[in-house]
Amino acid sequence: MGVSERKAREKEDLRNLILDGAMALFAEKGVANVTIRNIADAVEYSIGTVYVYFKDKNAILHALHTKGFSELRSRFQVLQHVSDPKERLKAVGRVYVDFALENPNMYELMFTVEAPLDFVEAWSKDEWDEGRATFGFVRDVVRACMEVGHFQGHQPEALAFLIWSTVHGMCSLAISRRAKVTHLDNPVAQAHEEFLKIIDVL
Amino acid sequence: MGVSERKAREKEDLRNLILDGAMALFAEKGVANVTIRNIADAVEYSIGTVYVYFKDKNAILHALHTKGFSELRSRFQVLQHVSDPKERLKAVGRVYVDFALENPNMYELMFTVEAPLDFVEAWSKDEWDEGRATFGFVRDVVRACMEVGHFQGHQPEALAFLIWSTVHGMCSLAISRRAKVTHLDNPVAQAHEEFLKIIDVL
DNA sequence: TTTTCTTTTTGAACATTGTTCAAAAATAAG
DNA sequence: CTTATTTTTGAACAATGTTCAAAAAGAAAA
Repeated sequence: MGVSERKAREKEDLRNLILDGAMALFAEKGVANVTIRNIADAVEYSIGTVYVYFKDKNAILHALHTKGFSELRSRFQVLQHVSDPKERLKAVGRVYVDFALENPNMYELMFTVEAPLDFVEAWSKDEWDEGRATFGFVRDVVRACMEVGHFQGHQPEALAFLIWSTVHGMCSLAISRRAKVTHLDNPVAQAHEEFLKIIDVL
Repeated sequence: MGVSERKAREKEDLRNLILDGAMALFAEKGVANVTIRNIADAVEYSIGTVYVYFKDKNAILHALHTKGFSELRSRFQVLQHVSDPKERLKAVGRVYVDFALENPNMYELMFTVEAPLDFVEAWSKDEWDEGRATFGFVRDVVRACMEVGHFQGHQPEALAFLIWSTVHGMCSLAISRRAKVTHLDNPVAQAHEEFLKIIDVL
């Protein structure tokens, strides 16, 4: 009786259909401007069905959030083959910025959306491996840099967080439109250049 | 007939009462979790009255937003008397971080809340002097540093934005709870130390 | 004071949101 | 074909931002 397996597959399919629809809508209109009804319409199912597959709106956000981190991590993974640690660090920065600016709404969901309590609890547990692994990548690259003599006098974990903060800060201010107060044509690109200069001399 | 003046004063008073009530509620429960009805209850007026004094919820956010920038700018102003440019820059950073961590909800409103269109338009116009002046302060300090020979080979405007990004990034990740993925006891404080080390050698 | 006019305040009412749940429709098993 | 199970539905609820005609309060005029 392959029936139950087929059903399980169909269930998984619909779940993904809803998720993809939600993702497309988020990317188009921003996380805050998408309603459950929008999502239901997009996938041509009723509101109720959405609630069968996801406990509530947060569950959808959570699922997409996790997907986003998978994507980012897999982009990082590709950089493993960059052998020089400092070059690898720079590449990580570039990939990070590109990801953020290509997917501003996803980025916002991942790094700034006010975390509902469920989220926060998930982080404390091991459920947020995805996020931890992503930062872990940065930490490892920084460590590797230090092993070949860079960043002397610095504390690796704190420096890794500082570097993350720097790159995140640029993206965050650009996405939230606050970077407009500068007189720069392309704030992120230009600040990124300054960033690379500094990394180079450390 | 001082009647109209008294009335104008009373009107101003009620406006501020609403604003203060809203600010207190935001600080307590976060921007997203405060309703107009909450605010009306807090000041013991009806919903309708709130709408007489503010066009909509955004107008309240906008007013508080501006207030926040005034506060931050006035904290910066005090630092004018720090004569050494680099020390002044470091002081600006400290003040910025302190402000952010002391008033996380206000900080969020100022730097991350998805800007309703009215906001964005206001920025383009001269209405957002407050915000511009605040960044202007950072720009000026960076320029002053360069005039005495620091930060050679850097572009002042871009570097100023980079520095802002760095400090903002730490605060933003801390406030949004994302900094928890690090293994640091006090991510912001520890990253801030690394930041100062770097500033020192540039 | 009493009457008229103006200003301020009110809260019922509307549209839209997230969410629930009993019932209908579709599918599978007997 | 009948019964049982699973899936889907959309009406209904509470809470939100917002509007607006009407009530209440206050000022001016008589």
